[in-house]
Amino acid sequence: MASPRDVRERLRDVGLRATRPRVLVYEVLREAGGHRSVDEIVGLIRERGQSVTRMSVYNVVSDLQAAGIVMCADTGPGRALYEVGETWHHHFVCRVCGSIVDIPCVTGKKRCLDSPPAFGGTVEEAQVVFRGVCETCAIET
Amino acid sequence: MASPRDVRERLRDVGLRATRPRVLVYEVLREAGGHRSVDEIVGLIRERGQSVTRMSVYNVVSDLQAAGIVMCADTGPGRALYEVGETWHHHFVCRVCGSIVDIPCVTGKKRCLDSPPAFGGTVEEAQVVFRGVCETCAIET
DNA sequence: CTGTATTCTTGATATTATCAAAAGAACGCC
DNA sequence: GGCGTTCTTTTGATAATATCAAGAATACAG
Repeated sequence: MASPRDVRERLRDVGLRATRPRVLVYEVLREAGGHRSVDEIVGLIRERGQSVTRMSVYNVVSDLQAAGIVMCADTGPGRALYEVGETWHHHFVCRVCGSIVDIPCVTGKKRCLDSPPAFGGTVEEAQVVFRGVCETCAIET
Repeated sequence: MASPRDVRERLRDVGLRATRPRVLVYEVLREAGGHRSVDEIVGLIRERGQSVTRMSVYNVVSDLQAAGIVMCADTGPGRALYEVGETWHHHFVCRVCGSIVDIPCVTGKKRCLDSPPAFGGTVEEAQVVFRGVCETCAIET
């Protein structure tokens, strides 16, 4: 997939220095996929025999998010979950097991819903959270 | 508005005992309005000269939410924010000042969006988070 | 009024996130 | 390739948010 060199280039393309923690976080998010908390990211990096501090990961995800190559999944209160920002999509959250499923966006654009009528501000994106029971949990009940 | 007696009835209507902390939390949420964290609720109750522990408020909002008369606003990671659940609506969150504005739902129903195509689970509700810059912050920039 | 099941409180603890300052590394430049 | 400036990371402390367990208190039925 993406070699370390590719990742370094990608980082510089968006105006970021290609530091070791940034490369590791981005690689891990790309390759492990899914929606990951800061602690999970630290763990995944440790599994590769590398070491980064929690604080570094907080800094890194914040930078990557500001640069637009990583996004924070809007899945309600609790720990923040990050994922690589490839295509715009939404999320389904199971209220039983907490699992999260990506839901493709019909339009694929950040402002996929019409702006609310008679609203003064500027809407930059609209993210939908679908809540319910996933297939697995529905069977077990 | 709602007298303490009304609140007690409302609680029993949904199958809950009308205890002092529950009455206080529900009254405060109704009268103060807006989206309130557990700590804010504790503070608002203290301002009325009453006393409840943080833990009680955690228990109470959990019960009220399960009973369907209070809802947790889906406004992304961070502290959980609660509000009285009158009519189904969505939220706009300003990325500058963090302020939250209610956005009326066109349909007014919890399943206001079509369920995602080819999705196995059961969708019970769809909540939208609009993100952008509010009118006030847009002017100041 | 009394009994019982529910709920509240208390104190400890876990989890998640942030702050500030010093040590370290990346990149442009020569 | 080495140097220096600037941006990052690390470290250790701390804040904010949420949960657990067990005893005390209370709401409600009868």
